Order: sequence, then structure tokens, then C-alpha cells
Amino acid sequence: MLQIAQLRNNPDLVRRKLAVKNFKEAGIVDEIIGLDEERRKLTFVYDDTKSKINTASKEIGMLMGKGDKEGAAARKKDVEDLKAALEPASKSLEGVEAKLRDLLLRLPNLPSDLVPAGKTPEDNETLRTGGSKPELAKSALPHWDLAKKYNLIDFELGNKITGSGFPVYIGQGARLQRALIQYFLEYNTAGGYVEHMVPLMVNEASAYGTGQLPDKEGQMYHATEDNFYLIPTAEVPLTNIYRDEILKHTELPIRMTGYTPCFRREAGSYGKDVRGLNRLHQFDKVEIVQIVEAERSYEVLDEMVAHVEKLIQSLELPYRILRLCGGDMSFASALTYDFEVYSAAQDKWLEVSSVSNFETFQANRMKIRYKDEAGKTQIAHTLNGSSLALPRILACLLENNQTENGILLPKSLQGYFGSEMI
RNA sequence: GGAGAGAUGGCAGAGCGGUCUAAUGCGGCGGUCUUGAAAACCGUUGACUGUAACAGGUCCGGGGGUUCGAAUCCCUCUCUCUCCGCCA
Repeated sequence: MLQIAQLRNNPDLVRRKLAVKNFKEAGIVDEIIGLDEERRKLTFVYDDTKSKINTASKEIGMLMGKGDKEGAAARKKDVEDLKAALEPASKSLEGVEAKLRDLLLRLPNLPSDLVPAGKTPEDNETLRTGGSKPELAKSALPHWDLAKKYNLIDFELGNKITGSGFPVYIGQGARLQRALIQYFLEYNTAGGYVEHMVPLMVNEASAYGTGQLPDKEGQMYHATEDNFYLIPTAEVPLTNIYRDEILKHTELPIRMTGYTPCFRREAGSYGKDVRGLNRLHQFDKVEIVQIVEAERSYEVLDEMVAHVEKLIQSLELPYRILRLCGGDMSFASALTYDFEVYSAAQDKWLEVSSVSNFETFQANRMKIRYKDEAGKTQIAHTLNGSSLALPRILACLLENNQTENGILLPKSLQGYFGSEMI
């Protein structure tokens, strides 16, 4: 959620930045500024009337104490009149505030100056690439065939138990998942992130906090009986740990990591993109989250990008880092770097991590604040990224490393997996 | 699932209709003392809104009500604890 002060003090800048994000309802900005002005006027009337009522009520108490019943009765009449005046002011104030909140929630975060203009993924900027694409034999198989050949994943079995997009990992496949999770967590904790195991279901307030609600309502599985949502990413429970907290600046940065399954309805997805491990309803991911002082967040973003990059390098996969354009960024983000790895047999780039700075957008909603060195309360900046999401990494590992004798695993994984090859 | 108790400032905890602008303790911050520290003593210590700055307003789990006046009374929701039941 943006801060009203941003719109009030710098409406042109806000409009310009929203345009970079291809936000269509720019009129909302003026509407908000108008409502805010109205709000302040009404607030003044309300507060002033309330103040008079408070004074009168105190007087009544004193008069009653002295036994002056007539004086008290007269003041009571005054209060009655004041209350009649308060009613409409209070009603319209409530209405204005509700409308204001609603409009404010519909505004996406402002993109940072680094964000390139653009509408589609084609407009994303390639920051850099690394690794090299493997030379595969003509007979090379896509990962869904490899998964079958080596009996690693049974997609049909998942259909039977639950539905499509809920694969069953078997034998060496399950073991490899476990090895990847372990490796990623160890790497992140070595990098200073504290491991957390968190609930996989969250309440409504948490879903609002990180911005899944209200705009991604249909993307989460919803347990309606208890009004809980299955988490689409560990970002939600991890970041919400600090909801409604005021931290000391000496406690920052907060650095957290956690492994969780993630649940996404992916309503509207279809076709070849959903084949095999490319898009699932349940998948495993290790996430990193940081809560930092405002002026440090871009430095931290770079640090997180470097952290994820080294991890991908250690897996020896060809990768590229994209700086997302305004149109391809998420609602809540100010700047996002996507990591894609090259899936050789599919001849496709697959997103495996998305590292974002949300600046105050999430923190403002969640009221995550800190006292700076001067003792002033500031809104914190939040950041998060995948480090890493498993299925597409697995797809690439299988496809890129296939040999006649099996799948050769990168050195970094061999210890966690327990052997060199599948 | 059944019965009962409760939710107050960073924490503990008093307050049960009118100086509550919420006691007290702990913690935090500043100071005195000290070579330094501890102890002791003194002072200070919330959030939001609003203003040029004051003033003013809101907040005692959430929402609603009674009253001139609510932390305090009533209704309702949520959550926590204790006991019972079930159970990995």
C-alpha cells in the first residue's frame, strides 16, 4: 500500500511511475488526493465537536458532584445538540475513509527508477547470463520422459490422488528433492539467513499483509470453514512474523529463510507451459526474506541477487538474470530480478527465482516499522526471493545432465544426494 | 467437540461508570556516583491522526450498543488458558 503523503506531496511523480507499470486507472490518484482533503476537513469538524462534548461531559461530572442538578441538566442539553451535529460528520468521515482505503489498496507499488518501460516479458532487460548450454544428443529426452524412464516422478498417480499439478516423487526422485531442500537451506543459513519452519496455512490478515489479498483472491486455495489460505509462498508467513512490530534499528536487518511447499491454483493456465514440472499446483521452494532499513534496501537487493546467482552457479546450470519491465512486475514490487535457467531438451528458459524489493509497500500494510538512530519511527523495507524453487531446477538438472548411463549430478549436490548419478 | 476463566502500554500487572492525560514493578533511554562497570539514586519512556508549531482527536483483543460520560455495564466475534473428551 502506498502512503497518502506520497500522493499528496508528489502527484506528478506518482502518475508518471504508475504509467511505467502500465496502470490504467490513473484517475484514482486525483480521486485519492481529493478524498484525502475532504477527510482532513471532516476530521477537523469531528474532532472539534468531540472536543466540546468531552469538555461538557467533564463539567457535568463536576456539577453533579456539587449537587447542581439544574446546571447539569442544561449542559446535558448542550451535549445532546452537539451529538446531533456529530452524527452526520462521523458518518461521512467513515464513508470517506472507507473509500480512501479501498482506492489506496487498488494502487500498485511504484516502480524504482531502474525499472525499464515495457508491457510484456519481451521488454524485460537481460542483466547478465552465465554458464553454458549443454550439447545434447538428438535422442535427448524432456524431463517428463526422463522422470518416467528412471521412475523419479509419477504425474498420473498425482492425478489419481488429487488432480493434475500434484506430482508424486518416488525413490531417487524423492531423495533428490530432499537433497535439494537440504542443500538450499544449508547454503542460505551459511549466508546468514535464519531458518524458520512456518505454518502452511495463514489467516486473512496475513494474506492481506503481503498483498495476496485482495488482488490475488482466486490464486490461493481457501479453506473456507476456518477462513485459512494455503500459502502460495513462504514469503507470506515469514514476512508476517513481523506484522505490527516496531523494531530497533539495531535488530535490523532481519534475515530469514524457510522451506515450504507452495500451493497455487494457477487459474487460467493451460497448454504446453503446464507440461511436466513447468507449472504445478503444489511445489517445493526455499525462500529468503529480509526486513531492512529504508536506505539500505537496494544495496540488500543486489546482495540477495548475488546470493542466488552463486547458488545457481554452483548447480552448473546455464542461467540469465532479467530486470523485469513495468508491465511484467508484480503488483507489490518496486524492482524485480528474475532468474531463469535453460532447460536444454525443452529449449526453454524457466523462471526459478524472483528477487524483489517491495520498499515500504508491504511494510506499510503490515505496519512493520523500526526506530532509526534518531529514535524516529520509520516504515521498514521488505525484500524476498526464491533460493530456490525446486521443480524447474529439477527439470533442468535432468535434461541438461542426461547421459547414456544416467543423470550426472553437479558436484555441489552429490554429497547431499549420496551419489554422483541417478 | 463440552464446561469454565480470561484478553490492559516492550513484558508483568492494578484499575470494575466521572482528575484514567491508565497505578506499580521490570525492561529501555539519559544522568549522578565510579579509573571503568555493577549496585544505588534521580529523571525519562507508546502508537495513530492532526498543526508551521501548539492545541485538539483516536486507541485498554475486533465490531456494535447503553450513558451527559465506558478500560470499567450489555451484546457479538476472534483468540488464549484450565479441565473433560478425542488423538499423531
